[in-house]
Amino acid sequence: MDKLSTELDHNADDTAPRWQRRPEDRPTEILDAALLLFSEQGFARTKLEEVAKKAGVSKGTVYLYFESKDALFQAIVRKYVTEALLQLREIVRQHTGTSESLLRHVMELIWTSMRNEGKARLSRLVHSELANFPDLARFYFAEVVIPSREMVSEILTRGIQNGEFAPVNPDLVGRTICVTLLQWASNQRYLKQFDSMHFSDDEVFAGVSDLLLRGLKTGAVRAQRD
Amino acid sequence: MDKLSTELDHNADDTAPRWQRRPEDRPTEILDAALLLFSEQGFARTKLEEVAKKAGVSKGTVYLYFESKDALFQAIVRKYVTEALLQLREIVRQHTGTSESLLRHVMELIWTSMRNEGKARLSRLVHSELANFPDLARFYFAEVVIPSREMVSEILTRGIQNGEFAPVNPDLVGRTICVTLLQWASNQRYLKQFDSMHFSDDEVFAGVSDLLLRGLKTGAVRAQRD
DNA sequence: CACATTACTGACTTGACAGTTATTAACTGA
DNA sequence: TCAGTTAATAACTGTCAAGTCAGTAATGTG
Repeated sequence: MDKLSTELDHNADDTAPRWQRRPEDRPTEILDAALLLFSEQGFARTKLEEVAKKAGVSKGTVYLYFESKDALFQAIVRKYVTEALLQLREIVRQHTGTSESLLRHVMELIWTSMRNEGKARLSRLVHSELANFPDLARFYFAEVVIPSREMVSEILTRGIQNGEFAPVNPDLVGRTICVTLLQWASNQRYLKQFDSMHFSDDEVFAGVSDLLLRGLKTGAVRAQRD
Repeated sequence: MDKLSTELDHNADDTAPRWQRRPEDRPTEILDAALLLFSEQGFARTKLEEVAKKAGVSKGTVYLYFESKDALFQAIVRKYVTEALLQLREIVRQHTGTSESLLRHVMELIWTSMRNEGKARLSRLVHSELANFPDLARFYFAEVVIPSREMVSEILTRGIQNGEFAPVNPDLVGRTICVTLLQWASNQRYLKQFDSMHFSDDEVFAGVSDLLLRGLKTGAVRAQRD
């Protein structure tokens, strides 16, 4: 009665091990569980015992793979964030076409990648906790923020040189574009519940990207269309 | 040797009270201290004993004026945020002129008010902790986000009607404007230290407001300039 | 089947900190 | 000046969660 097995193997008494040794899989499972809980409840309010439970291990096991709660958090960011960025980089490398179409494409990629619940959560989590983890903040800037901005800056610079875009400051505008998209993405996921006014994801992206691109494009090019 | 007085009255043994009763001033002093510490260290990592010390009282006194640590945090937001918003409202009410100049004026106001260290800290703090305080989030949206957006929306709507602005979605763009400014303001104060690339406050404001206004203004008006 | 190895457990220790309370000292005013 | 009132203190309690460790069960090896 008091013996509860979680899964299907619940009456194979003889050859059923009480647990399995899977040192390869544990780290990933723990990281996934931690990301979910941290992003739902915040870092400080999440107990390691909960993380362990969700990952299907005991608390001690968590400490077998991660030095401390802080280290666990840093590992999450290192893993998932850089992963997302690499993906983006690859696609930019392959693209050919006008600066506007490339920029629009990159914006779409950022946006659609943020429709992934997990990534949106992570982005929000990181920005919330950044102030509490100076080491992490340094890493995050060096490995994520600056490379992203440079990527977008480069597109902008090319567009400015060939006259497609107005002569804005590419670094500043690059960062503005990234931040605006990320911010809206996390709003759409988390703050919806408190806001009486809902926009669909498509509406938001169309509105924001139009506003930004209209601001960027030169009068010359826009005159062509009219 | 071991008797330390904090202030000037440090050898007036006879008529020097060990403390004063100042029930009028305590709440404000405690709120100020708490805002400073919360925004420096985050809510969870700040101890009430530190807050008390910084406010020049004992921990017990804090509980004389605030029910709990959570209540203290909510009181901070209720006080400072609504205060800032009222100020903004008044100025909009008085303005006359084109929609563009009014919008630019409002953007300037948001921006300059965020150059105030305390307000920038508060803004960052609120957005970080919002997920952990559903009650507060509801309040913040009802009393701050929605009214702000409505204020800006109204300006945009007028500008669209009289042909100054392109027919964007005013609510969506209104929120985008607010969020972009706030986000940049808090970047300028807190994330500077991690970023190799610095922009001056003026540069940022000029760049961002130009980008947004260029995006808003109709081709017709811009064509006039060329 | 021994026997060594190591992944894993869960009860325990420890420290920290939110919140309480018994007590004291400052003020008030008759 | 001496009650009565209340602002303020500081030592205390209870709880909760991070981190530890001695032991146990799974697995690999000869």
